[in-house]
Amino acid sequence: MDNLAIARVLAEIGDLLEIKNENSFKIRAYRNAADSAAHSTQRLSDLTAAQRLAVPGIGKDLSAKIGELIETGVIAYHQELLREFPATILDLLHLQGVGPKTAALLYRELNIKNLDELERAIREGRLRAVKGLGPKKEAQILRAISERAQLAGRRLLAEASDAAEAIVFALRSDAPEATISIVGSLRRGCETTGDLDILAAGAPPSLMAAFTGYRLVERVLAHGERKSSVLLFGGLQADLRVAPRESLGAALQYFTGSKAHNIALRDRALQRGLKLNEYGVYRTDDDAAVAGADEDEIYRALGLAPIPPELREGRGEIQAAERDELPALVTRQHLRGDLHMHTTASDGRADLETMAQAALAVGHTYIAITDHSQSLAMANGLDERGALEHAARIRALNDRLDGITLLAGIECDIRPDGRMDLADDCLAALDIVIASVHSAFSQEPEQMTDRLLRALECPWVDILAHPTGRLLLKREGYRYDMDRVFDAAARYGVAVEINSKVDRLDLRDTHARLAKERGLKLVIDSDAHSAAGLEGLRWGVLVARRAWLTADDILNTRPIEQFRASLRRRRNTPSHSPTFTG
DNA sequence: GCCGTTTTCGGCCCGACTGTTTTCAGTCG
Repeated sequence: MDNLAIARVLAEIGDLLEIKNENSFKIRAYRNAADSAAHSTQRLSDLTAAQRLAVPGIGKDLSAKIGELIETGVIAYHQELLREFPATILDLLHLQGVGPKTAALLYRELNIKNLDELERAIREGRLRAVKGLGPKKEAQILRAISERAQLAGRRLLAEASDAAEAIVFALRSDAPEATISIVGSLRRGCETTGDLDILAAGAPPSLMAAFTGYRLVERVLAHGERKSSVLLFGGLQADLRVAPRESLGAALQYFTGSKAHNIALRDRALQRGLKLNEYGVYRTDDDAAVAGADEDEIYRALGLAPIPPELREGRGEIQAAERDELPALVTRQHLRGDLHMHTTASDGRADLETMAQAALAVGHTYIAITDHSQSLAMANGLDERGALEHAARIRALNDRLDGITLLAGIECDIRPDGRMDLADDCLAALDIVIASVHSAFSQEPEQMTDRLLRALECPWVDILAHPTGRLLLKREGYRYDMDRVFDAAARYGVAVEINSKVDRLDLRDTHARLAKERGLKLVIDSDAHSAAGLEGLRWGVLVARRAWLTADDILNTRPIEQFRASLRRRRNTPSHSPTFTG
């Protein structure tokens, strides 16, 4: 049983308890544990009951319940709750305007158990007969039901960022004197997002109307002086908060989140005789303001080093800030090269020279050209001869270009049995080899683990590319024993990739952090299939930052000679490199 | 249900907006 499956059950218990109107802190405990399970880099099913206690948010009781789930497949307590409330009632909670109280009320008063029954009850006029519900609520719920599919979708970070930046741009023209910022999960660099959060400080009252009247607004969900919510065409929700200028820092902090981070921070404030809200830090005894305008000052007022937004996930950042041990996170400016890109030689849209010139233009001092290998027929993959001819062209161009070094590489498929898709002597004759899985994604975990371990044994594999193969919002990654594979990669000196393509971001943050803990080095690559694709590194950098990585953890922050020396082929065979004779 | 550098008991974050009200509960972030 994987962590996500465990997290789902715990979260569902939380939802059911909420409908049951249980103690809110108990509900939070289940949700915290669910979140903790979902983000843990350890497989909970591999841990003993005692080891599970070390996982934050899991105590004696939940450790036992998780153990029960792993061993029997169910938690009796969960089953009991499901006897009180049908599981389908939880669908009601996802409707805008329906929370646990309303869901319970609907079930109790009208025996409504699912969306269909709810819709029918409204159409038959039965809802407004319930005390506390009225015609407005009916209309709101009906709309929510019809838009449910549309609203359910989360969006990729890049898409949501574009939409948010367009809104900020429009608002700035309406209120040039205001400070307008993107906050929320976008500012933290989360890989997908459900809504856009925007903060304006020092803005005139007219800004709210400009926001609700923005050209892409389909419907206004809420409209107040300080807070408004809108639904954009296409289904994204956007929220605008307006804060006094003297509260800019506190508002930035508050609306950036995450929720877990903020709760911990406010708890810390209380322990120090302070109160933290979106307006500032105040002394509890006399309400005197201690900080507010500057975000860094909020953290300092609480005895903490300022914490970068990407780390604010409640994963140890507050303890690290307290000890002044926050990592100096890698930045886009640290990157000197890019080791994964395609040209028209396989499935890229730009030719070799165009890609090289584009790389020069974005400031790279080295790149690797890594077209696909033969198995990927639909991507026009190269066989040995094709790969070597391509390498010759890359080297010829390299001789002509100043200011950038081109490495002749390949993105070599790892075949289902773990063999590499091209012969060893061909791989040896290249400057760099990145290996990746593009087929047979659904192998059993044991088989996939063996496959990857075998691939890593090939001495010419330098980098394991997009190591889980996931596609965000589309496909889960393939499953394997990551600990064993990472340990083998560390032993061989193989680096793992953070692939910056917006629908991959693979490795993800928690896995990249695990890789570092396992002693691995990483690279951040664009996997560009066009000149414009080279710009994508910014997204991979966000992932690396969320993984607590520094420039030292990332090989392509190094100058070219140091970079090449750190590749596995150089580390393991310092004195000679075989040449291809066939 | 979790958690502990004042605690193994008694805490556990906070404010804005809406819709139903007759002074406020529910939802949301």
